[in-house]
Amino acid sequence: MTNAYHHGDLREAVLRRAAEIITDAGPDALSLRSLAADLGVSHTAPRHHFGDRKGVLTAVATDGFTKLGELLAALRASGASFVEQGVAYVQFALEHPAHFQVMFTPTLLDEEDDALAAARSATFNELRIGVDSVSDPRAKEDAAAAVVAAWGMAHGIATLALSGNLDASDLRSFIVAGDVADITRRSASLLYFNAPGAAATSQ
Amino acid sequence: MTNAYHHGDLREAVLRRAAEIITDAGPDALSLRSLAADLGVSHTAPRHHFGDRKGVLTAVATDGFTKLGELLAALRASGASFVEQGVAYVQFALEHPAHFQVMFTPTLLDEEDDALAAARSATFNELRIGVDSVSDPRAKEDAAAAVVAAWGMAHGIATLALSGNLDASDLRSFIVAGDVADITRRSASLLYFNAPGAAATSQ
DNA sequence: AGCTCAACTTACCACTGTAAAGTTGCCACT
DNA sequence: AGTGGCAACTTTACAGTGGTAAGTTGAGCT
Repeated sequence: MTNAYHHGDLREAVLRRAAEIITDAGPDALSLRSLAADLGVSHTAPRHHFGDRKGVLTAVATDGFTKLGELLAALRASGASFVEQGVAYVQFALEHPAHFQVMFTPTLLDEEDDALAAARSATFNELRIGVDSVSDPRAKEDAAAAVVAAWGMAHGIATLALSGNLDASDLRSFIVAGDVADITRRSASLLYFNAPGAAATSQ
Repeated sequence: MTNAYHHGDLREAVLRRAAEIITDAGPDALSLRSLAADLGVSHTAPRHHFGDRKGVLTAVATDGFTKLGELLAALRASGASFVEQGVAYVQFALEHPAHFQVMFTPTLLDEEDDALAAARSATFNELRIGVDSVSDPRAKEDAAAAVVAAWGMAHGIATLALSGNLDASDLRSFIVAGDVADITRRSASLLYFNAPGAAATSQ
């Protein structure tokens, strides 16, 4: 297990350390060589488990989609509202910035990977179910717009928050409450299908 | 001007070519050396104008913020609705993918750069003015949420579209209409403050 | 006891960004 | 007209990167 030659748990160790590095300095800063050095193995050791650099990042992304999908599924099972699923989406991005960034940066990924496709598909399915659960008839009328609106807003807020744009000095006068989850909740509530009564008066 | 030694317009040439490369293969694939080779200069020539790699990308981002800010200002001057500004935001991202990506990837940028800060600030100001123009009282009540909701949705749709996630096979059954501008318009219309009558009935 | 094979290492290549020092040639000033 | 300054550019050098090929180790199976 703790053998000097056979690491024993290299795969997991690489994924863990990769997430740390990406969290600190972004995906660009991830060097397989320095990562391997951190773990005390040669720079080609990870290659055996992941093939190449893209393989490492694809594995990180797959992990991320799996975790996010499970999170959303658990929320749905607990009867949480669709708004809360959006909040969870943003919180996931903030708590797992490395995974989130890699998940949505296709140039970093091997799109041919089956495990990635499966994990992503499962997560998308949660989104679809969530939109289906919305009671407002307008969401049913234009399901595509409803999906894009909800996913877009959650994804946009997550992305902007991660890239530090919500903390930019130009906006601090607006976004006084520092809690991203709270501002997400308030923003998501502005989607028409969450405004009670709005559906009745819309044409 | 077309001197063999002094390129004459290296700065602009670098920015143009950089945008092409990034558009084709993403910011990661931008190599200053091959870029310089494309332009027929030595690999250190761009360094004189931009300092380092970050300098080149920071200049690209500054260009992008300037263009986007001018675009939004022009729309406002022409009396376009706030929804159309959102559509323009997404269209800008699709038409200038290189600029857009770099603009919102802080790890690529030199955040100390004054020109970048100024251009970004001007663009943010347009966003602020746009939200101010919204007539619905709820937008005034919670201006922060209104800004984040609108910006988030536009930014999210742009990001998802750029990363190819709106074309993912899992969603094609939903997003039948291929026109991103159209789906953006429909999605943005679902924000409560654009649904006529919604404000009157909301609590 | 011996074989097999996954896990890992060593050695190498082409390429990258950055740095320092040298060269070219335009432009302003006398 | 000549000359000095200086921005633009080149040459050379270096440390670090990802990827490949060939060799080594040692745990587990028969």
